[in-house]
Amino acid sequence: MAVMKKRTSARWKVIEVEHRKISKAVISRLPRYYRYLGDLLESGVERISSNDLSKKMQVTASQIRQDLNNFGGFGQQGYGYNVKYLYTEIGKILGLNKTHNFIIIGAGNLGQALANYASFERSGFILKSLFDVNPRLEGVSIRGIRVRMMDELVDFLQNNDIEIAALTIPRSKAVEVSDILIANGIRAIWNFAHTDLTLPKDVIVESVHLSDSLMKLSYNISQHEVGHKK
Amino acid sequence: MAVMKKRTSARWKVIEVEHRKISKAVISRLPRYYRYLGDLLESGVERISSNDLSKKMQVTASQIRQDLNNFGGFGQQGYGYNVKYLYTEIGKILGLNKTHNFIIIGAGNLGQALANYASFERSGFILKSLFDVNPRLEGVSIRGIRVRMMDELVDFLQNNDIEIAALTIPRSKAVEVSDILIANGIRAIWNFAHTDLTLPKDVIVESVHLSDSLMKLSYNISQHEVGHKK
DNA sequence: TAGATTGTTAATCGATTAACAATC
DNA sequence: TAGATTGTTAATCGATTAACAATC
Repeated sequence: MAVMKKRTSARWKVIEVEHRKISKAVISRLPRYYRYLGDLLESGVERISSNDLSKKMQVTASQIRQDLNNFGGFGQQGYGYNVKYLYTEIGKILGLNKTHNFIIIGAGNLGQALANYASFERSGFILKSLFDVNPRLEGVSIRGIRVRMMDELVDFLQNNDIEIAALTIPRSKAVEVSDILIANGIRAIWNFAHTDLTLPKDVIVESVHLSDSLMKLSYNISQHEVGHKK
Repeated sequence: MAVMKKRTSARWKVIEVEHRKISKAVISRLPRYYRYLGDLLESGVERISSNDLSKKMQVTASQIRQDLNNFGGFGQQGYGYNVKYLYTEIGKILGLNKTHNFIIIGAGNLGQALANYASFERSGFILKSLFDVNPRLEGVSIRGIRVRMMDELVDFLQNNDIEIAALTIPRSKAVEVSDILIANGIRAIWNFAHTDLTLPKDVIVESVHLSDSLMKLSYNISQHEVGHKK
């Protein structure tokens, strides 16, 4: 009964809170919470306090409680958080309780690498097709999913319910292709092209700039050298 | 003459400033500045004001000036910034004026995709070898670079000057392998494994968590739906 | 009930933006 | 010189941490 009461009140809070804008900083921490909770769940841990979790994750307990309370009261005073419940709730917040159909544009090395990541499927991301301009890839399949030619793209989009497109193509083609995608109903782009996409504000873009990441690594190496010379 | 004076004073500032801790937020914006300046350079633009750059990049001019002044005065009152000079200087800050030898651990799809990114080479990142446990990959070459077996790793590290290791292996092996890498002189890890690595503080870790990125995308889709229902 | 731990308010810290004097 | 634009200080905004009353 205590748990039901808790859940009900949590749900109420979520509804009340929906208008408030959650900061990007908070959102970017959610997948990490989700990962740690998944690990705890797997090791059979039933409940955890913000304090214990904070030690594992190397963040403050305060931050954990503040972050979670953006979405509702998932814990219980004197008890902590039920791992399974919190895991499920964060999953819902992240939209992992629904399936999302996606396609990959660019079936080169990176596109194929993403296509082979079967673990995305476990989170509800279903790959429906890959597309490429290279005729050599025509008819090739990855995990049973066909690579199609780019001239089939528009037709495919119009006949399938695809939400997300991963863009693993050279930057020179990125703008042109993303325009086609959006004109044909794609609502979110996972952008691996080395460029910024400025798209209508109702289209979601999440970019992974690998070279930016490598440059940050490089910066830190240089800084470290400077530190040592002192 | 004016430029020389400027450069001298900039250098002096950089030296003076080296102790100050630059925030992660600033560092993560540097590769983006570098990218935009590279584009400007290519299109033959010689100088740019913080204001014009701010419009292109959709950030405030104030932020640009603040960010750059963490590292020294690269601009000139009444003139703006010399594109080529600023590009070069940011390159230096990011450590791109030096070469960095690296290896890839895990020659699966993602490892091979990274190996094929020839553009890393242009920024000074030189791939020296890939490693894998899969005997099928023994002797395979990517862009002329050999895949070696994991049992050759220690020997290879001891006989080559390798700074960075990209980790494109399953999370279950990540901790074990990173321990070996660090014991044999690797100073920086570009981590694609779906786990956090807690390593000695003199080892640099830069993680790319693809599934975290996809979850953020998913969150934003859900939010967008909520918004529409209103 | 007493102890534990949350949810939440208040305090602090840091990052961003605004403003403007310095100066090219 | 006058106009433009930086470098930098001050003001604002937002995010993190601390503290503690509420409550399980």
